[in-house]
Amino acid sequence: MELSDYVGAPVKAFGAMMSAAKESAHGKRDTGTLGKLMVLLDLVSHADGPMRFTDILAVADQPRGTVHRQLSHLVEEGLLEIDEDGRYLPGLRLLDFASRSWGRNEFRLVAEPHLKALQDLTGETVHLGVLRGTSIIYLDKFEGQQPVRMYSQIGNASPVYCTGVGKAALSVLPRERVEALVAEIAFHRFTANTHTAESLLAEIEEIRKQGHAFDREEHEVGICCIAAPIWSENLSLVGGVSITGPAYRLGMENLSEWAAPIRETSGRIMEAMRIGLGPRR
Amino acid sequence: MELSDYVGAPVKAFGAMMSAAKESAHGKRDTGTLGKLMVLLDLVSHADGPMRFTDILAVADQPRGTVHRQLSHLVEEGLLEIDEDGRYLPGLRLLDFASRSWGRNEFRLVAEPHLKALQDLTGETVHLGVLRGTSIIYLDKFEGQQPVRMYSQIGNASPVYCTGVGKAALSVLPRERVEALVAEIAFHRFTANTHTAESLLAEIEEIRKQGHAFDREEHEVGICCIAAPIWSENLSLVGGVSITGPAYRLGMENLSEWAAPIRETSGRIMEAMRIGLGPRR
DNA sequence: AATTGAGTTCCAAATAATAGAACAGTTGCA
DNA sequence: TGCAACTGTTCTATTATTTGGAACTCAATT
Repeated sequence: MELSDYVGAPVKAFGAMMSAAKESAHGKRDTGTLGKLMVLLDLVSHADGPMRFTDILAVADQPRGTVHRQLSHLVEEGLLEIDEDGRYLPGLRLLDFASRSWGRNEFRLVAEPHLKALQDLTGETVHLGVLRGTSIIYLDKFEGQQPVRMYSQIGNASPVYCTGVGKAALSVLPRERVEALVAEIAFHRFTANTHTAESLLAEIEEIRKQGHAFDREEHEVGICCIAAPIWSENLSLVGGVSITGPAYRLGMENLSEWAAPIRETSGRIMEAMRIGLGPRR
Repeated sequence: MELSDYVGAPVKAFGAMMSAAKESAHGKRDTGTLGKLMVLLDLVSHADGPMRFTDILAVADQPRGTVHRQLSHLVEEGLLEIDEDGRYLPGLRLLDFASRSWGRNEFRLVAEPHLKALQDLTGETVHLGVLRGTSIIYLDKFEGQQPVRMYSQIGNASPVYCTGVGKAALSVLPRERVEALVAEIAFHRFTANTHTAESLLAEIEEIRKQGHAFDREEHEVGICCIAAPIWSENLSLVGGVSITGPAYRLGMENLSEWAAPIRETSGRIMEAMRIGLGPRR
């Protein structure tokens, strides 16, 4: 299990995250000092506000002096920052790293025109996401109206089990790999419709047959989506594209109408990948 | 000197960066193991393409075994990724960290409506940037046309000496602090108009009197801008807002017309900060 | 078959991180 | 005011990780 698998889990679930990480059957990550620092960076950047030293210390499960030095190093490198009240925040240097990661991501570049086309066709919000560990990371987003907020969502990591893209992505993986991933997940009930391990595995089977997945307000109340998977031949890249919208307008019936277009889009993106990325260079 | 000061320097200048870091009169950063790992992360994410192990090894100035383990750790944590050809790329986990850093940045949130208003008024592209070390990190961007590319630019770190926002920001710092910063910069000649240490210091004096700064194609040929500084009382936050455009349309004469509006905007943002961020909470 | 190049693994020695306590500065409260 | 609790910082012997260098594997070339 990798730490990144936790990315996007709600702050509330920290205890569970931490203990699960320790008890993981896959054994502890062996990233030495870096791993310990990343736990702190994760903690602070996923909190929903600035954290005081004591708050961090309380969940860090390490001696005071140690936590203090670790935080100092992170701050000195610009990965964290301290506000006027001495509280810790994610640092802006992270933005620079990320903009470069995003700017030259080939998958995103290849998919871009097809996402735009799908947005034009449907008028609804279109997302592109990729599977990383047990999370979906959103790589791009095209909205109908004026740019309500650029950046919003993009980069966010969401749990695989309660997003359309996530479930679509799982559906193209071999069954044993899905089961291995599901075993790593700490399920958290976001809404009344959020999956459990069992119901998720059952739905994956359905999606395998259908070729597309739905999100029936499983992550956020009032938000639905339909998604289709995207995968490379050797499964080194697994992700998906989705059409998202408010439940009052995009109910299941309406969403189903987009099944054909969204699957065409995912097909075109996969075709473009085979050309663009090539089998070998 | 902090490593983040180098963010945004061109890849070509690596040798200079590395040696300058070592020889820095301010002494070495003391971030232990983390610092060494960040050098590699910086290296890979600022390269203009995927890097092979050997390429990294060549510039890393460390033994093979060491570099190999360091890269492995970074990959295992998701900060770097390896493509099918075994080359190293910035990892997508960085996106998640960044989106959270960006999403709750107070400065950006406070400035947003005023940037939008300036964009509406001028029809030109508006940027918001903040000073970090000897770089300007762009926090937000509003474009005239349809969202040509969201995310683009946002997060990018550019050298302080060849951007309008950078020079505007420097102009509000006390003279000795400017000189200290300038002493740390490894100047790189991007265009024929790019500043040297001397010409930069001279222009800062001008900007101090004027209250606004220009970029006369100093970073990129064909791109000009006018910028006004934004600063908090205790200078814990120093940045600026700019109007950017192509030189053929936005020459110096045309840019000068925006001097009043852009200074009004920066003024309004500073006012909003005093209310929003408050003197104390 | 021999050579070069790229990447990986190993282990004693060097170095950095750790744990724990002591210290200092603030705040709250009687 | 004085005392206690809280918050953050600093110090040092001990411990664990990182380091550096070499040896090793695997492919591609000659």
